[in-house]
Amino acid sequence: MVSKKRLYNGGLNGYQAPVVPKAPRSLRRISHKKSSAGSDICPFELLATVAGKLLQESGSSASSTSPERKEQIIIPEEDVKQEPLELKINPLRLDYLDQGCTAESEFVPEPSNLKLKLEPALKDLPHSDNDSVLEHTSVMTTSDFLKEVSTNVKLEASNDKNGVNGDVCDANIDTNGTKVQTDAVEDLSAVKSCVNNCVLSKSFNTTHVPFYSDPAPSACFPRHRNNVKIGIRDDDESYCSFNQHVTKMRAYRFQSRAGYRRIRKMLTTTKHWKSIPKLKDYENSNTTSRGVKAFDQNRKHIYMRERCQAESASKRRKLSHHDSKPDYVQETSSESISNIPAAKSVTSSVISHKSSFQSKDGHVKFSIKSFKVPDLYIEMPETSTVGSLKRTVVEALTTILGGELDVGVLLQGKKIKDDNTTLQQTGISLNTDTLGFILEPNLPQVSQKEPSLFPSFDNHEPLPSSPASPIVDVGFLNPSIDPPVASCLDNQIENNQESKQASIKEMVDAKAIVPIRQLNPEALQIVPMNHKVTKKSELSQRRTRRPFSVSEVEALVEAVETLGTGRWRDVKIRAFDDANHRTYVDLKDKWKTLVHTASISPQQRRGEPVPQDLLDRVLAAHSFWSQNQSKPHGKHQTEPIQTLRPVKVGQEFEG
DNA sequence: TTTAGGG
DNA sequence: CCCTAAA
Repeated sequence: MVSKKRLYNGGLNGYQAPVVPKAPRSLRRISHKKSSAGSDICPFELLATVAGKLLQESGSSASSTSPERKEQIIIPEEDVKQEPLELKINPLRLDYLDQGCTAESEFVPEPSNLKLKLEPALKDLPHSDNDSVLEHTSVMTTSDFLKEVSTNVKLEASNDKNGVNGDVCDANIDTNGTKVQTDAVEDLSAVKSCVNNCVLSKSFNTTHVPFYSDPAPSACFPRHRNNVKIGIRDDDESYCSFNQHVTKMRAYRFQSRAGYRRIRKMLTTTKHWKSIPKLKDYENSNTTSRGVKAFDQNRKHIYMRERCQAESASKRRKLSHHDSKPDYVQETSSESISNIPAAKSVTSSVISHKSSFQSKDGHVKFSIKSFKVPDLYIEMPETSTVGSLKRTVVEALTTILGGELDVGVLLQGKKIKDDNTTLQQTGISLNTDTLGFILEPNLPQVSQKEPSLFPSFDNHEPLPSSPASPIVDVGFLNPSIDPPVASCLDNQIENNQESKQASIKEMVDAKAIVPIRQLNPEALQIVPMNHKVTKKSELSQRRTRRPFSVSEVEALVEAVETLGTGRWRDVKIRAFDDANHRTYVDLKDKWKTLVHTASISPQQRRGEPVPQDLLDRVLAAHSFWSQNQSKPHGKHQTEPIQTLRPVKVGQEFEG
């Protein structure tokens, strides 16, 4: 019996010490603290930016273009490994494909990485090189991702706006074992990204996503049957726990031809993406950029604005022209990322870009293949729900994004500091291949790496839209699409999740992206940190809320009647010895709330109603023990109890 | 580790 | 529920 102490202890830990670091014990808490987060953060912004762009593009394309649809899909790959308790997400990448995409060799999913994740769930996956289409692939859509981000961050790039209605997708996130579904249908049809942690599975309505790698740009797609292609990449990272990779792909559809899908991958690892031309169309008019390689048609031109310092983070590629239809791309899409101070800005910028997009002359086109996010470590309690995991991730991203990021522009490995220099002057227009972006934290907060812990949440919030709240499965569930199930997380699930850590690493894509940290001193400086964030994230994890049931209340009341109000440990042992999630502190707190509840009018009470008789007993016991120190008694003082019960409030216990 | 309270 | 000062 007694043995339990430990149990609870664990739960309780928090008290005294900040002890966090270690860990094992405190289940609740997350131990990691990392100070460094800062650098890592940046990547997220990139994502946001990219996503924003994609959205725009998609939207724009849709609108602008013709009927054809284009979809972009991003598929991230991830490697997830689970550790029993912790998950780490390593680098997060986003890869972004431009429309056209060409796939790069990389693209091919690697079994090793992917499989880990995918296999269980998906069998189908990849392979389809052939063409396949995967209908269900686990993917996260960027859009969703964005949504979340936007939500938190307030990025405006609303996905929806994109206009593209595209397909509806369901995104599932699988995390180690867990799968979450969100059904989101987003307009974004175009973009989807995945998060590592999770594997996202997404199904497109119509679209299939095949994995494939594209060989040559021109060749573009091996197949395009489907409208959409998805590229998945793994980078293999052997990241510990988890890696996340995100690849974005876009798919296009072409009218008749199949859509061409292009995929681009980003290599994280690799070098730069060169421009690959794809083309779908693209007519682009745009034109040319100056010197940039020949991307012709590509759609994107990026514009970089000089506005601020930063510019977009990622690179872009150029697309080649592939076909002529470009739609999808639309130049607009090009991402210009101009600055991206914050996600917000990014978004906005993106938007703006559209309009400006066209500026024709001298635009340098380039695409950003992917960017990686620095490692983020997240610890979550096992009891956390998937939803909480998601939120945590979002929160982390938000946090990151929240701060402003500066984008550093690297050309041939050198950072270009002068924001006023024109692309032409810098030579960027001519050397897009060596163009790289660095995200620099401008925020406080993060430390370089890992930094933060995120709290887990208990509940998911169901999305209104989706019938079910995101579902989480432990284990991979089908990656395929799942209808939204409304399942909630069970404790079990929560447990599983519990301590996950997600670390997102930034990957350096190619050369292009450089870890932020290095670069910015400022960021670091600034970073001093927001304690808030840091702390919060770290500590935080708030246990999942578990309202006391009537039976628990009854047991508590009974125990208190017997033991009094000053012996919570005994109460715990006596009545909740087997409820590991109820600590003596919890019982004490519950008693406190019961006393309060009993003192207020029924109308004011919330939650599951507690029978009045129990409340009466609460008041009686409270009154009784207030007068009689429970302690003195020593062992059993059941007497009072009996007295109390029958009696009303506190009348006569004694007498 | 527990208790006791404030947040 | 969390966090902590005290014990």
